[in-house]
Amino acid sequence: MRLTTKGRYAVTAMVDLSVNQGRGPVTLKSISYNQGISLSYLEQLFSKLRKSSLVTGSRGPGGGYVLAKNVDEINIAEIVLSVDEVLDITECEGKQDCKDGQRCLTHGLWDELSVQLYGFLSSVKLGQLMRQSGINHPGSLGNQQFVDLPSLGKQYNEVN
Amino acid sequence: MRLTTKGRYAVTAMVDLSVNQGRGPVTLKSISYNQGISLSYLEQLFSKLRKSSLVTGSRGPGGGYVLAKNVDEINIAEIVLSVDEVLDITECEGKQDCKDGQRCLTHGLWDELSVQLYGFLSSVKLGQLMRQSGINHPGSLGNQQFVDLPSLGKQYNEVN
DNA sequence: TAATAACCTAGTAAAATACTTGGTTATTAC
DNA sequence: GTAATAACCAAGTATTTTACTAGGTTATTA
Repeated sequence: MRLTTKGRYAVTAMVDLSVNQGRGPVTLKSISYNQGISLSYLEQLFSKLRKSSLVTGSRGPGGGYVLAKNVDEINIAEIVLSVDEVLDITECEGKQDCKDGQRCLTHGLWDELSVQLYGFLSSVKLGQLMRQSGINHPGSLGNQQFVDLPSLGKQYNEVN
Repeated sequence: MRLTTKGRYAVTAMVDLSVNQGRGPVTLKSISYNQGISLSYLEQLFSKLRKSSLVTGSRGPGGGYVLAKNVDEINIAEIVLSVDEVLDITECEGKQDCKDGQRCLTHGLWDELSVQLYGFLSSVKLGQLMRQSGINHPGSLGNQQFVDLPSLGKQYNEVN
């Protein structure tokens, strides 16, 4: 289980998506503008999210992405694992037979920590994060539109 | 809160240290050999761990590192935060005044997740990880010596 | 005094991250 | 049909981080 800024980008984009999909499919262009993430990088992330069956895309005008599942059926762990590569732990099993040595001790312990971490992150649902702050999602939105301040990285072009 | 292989190296080394410090200070050379981490990389990691007051070093023959605190007073979060740089979240405050927009929404939510994650990792003590498997630490060690199988990275020279 | 081992600095190779460019395909509106 | 849209795709690059190498110095012990 790895947790870097890449996973944060993915989670951030997914929260944006879940907040805005009430108005229909959300374009990556708008997420790019809202969250300050490059469009092409988002495409790469959503390619993985799509292959993980977390989102579904529709092409053409009016197209974009929607969540493939309910916001409460998507947890943070599967978002992070979807975009992060598998962690490169060199397992002893197969190659070596370290049954009770120092090696497998710490290996197993990190795995245990990793399992616990996964358990924690999988207990947090996308819906929770979305609802945490009661603003800007369907129901409490009102007539507020997108806010135009850069945040994560560079500033990208406004969505027309 | 970031969690990469670097943090895993640090946690692994700290577990190794806590397991073996019953015999006196533990040299980085032995940790390097045991865990397959380069000596100089360990030096860099322990430089940070020392500045975070998690370990204390002693020079010369018979020297090495010991934990600066009890194994149950050191948690995983402080080990990870000690070696990982501060996470590069571009905060809105200061530069901009996004009070209730999309930006700060997701920012705050990630921060919230980060806080929860920190809470979880700080609840896991080094002593727990050490005791998880009852082998190879003072009390249950017997006459078992270091196991000589590579695990994490390359193989390094044996400790004489 | 020699061996040891922490402690320190600078540089580098490899990998991961974030982005750029330049496409194609499917869908919708006109 | 045609143009606009937006997903979808591939290849390459700049930047950053990771992990390591090399070559020291300083303090401590035998």
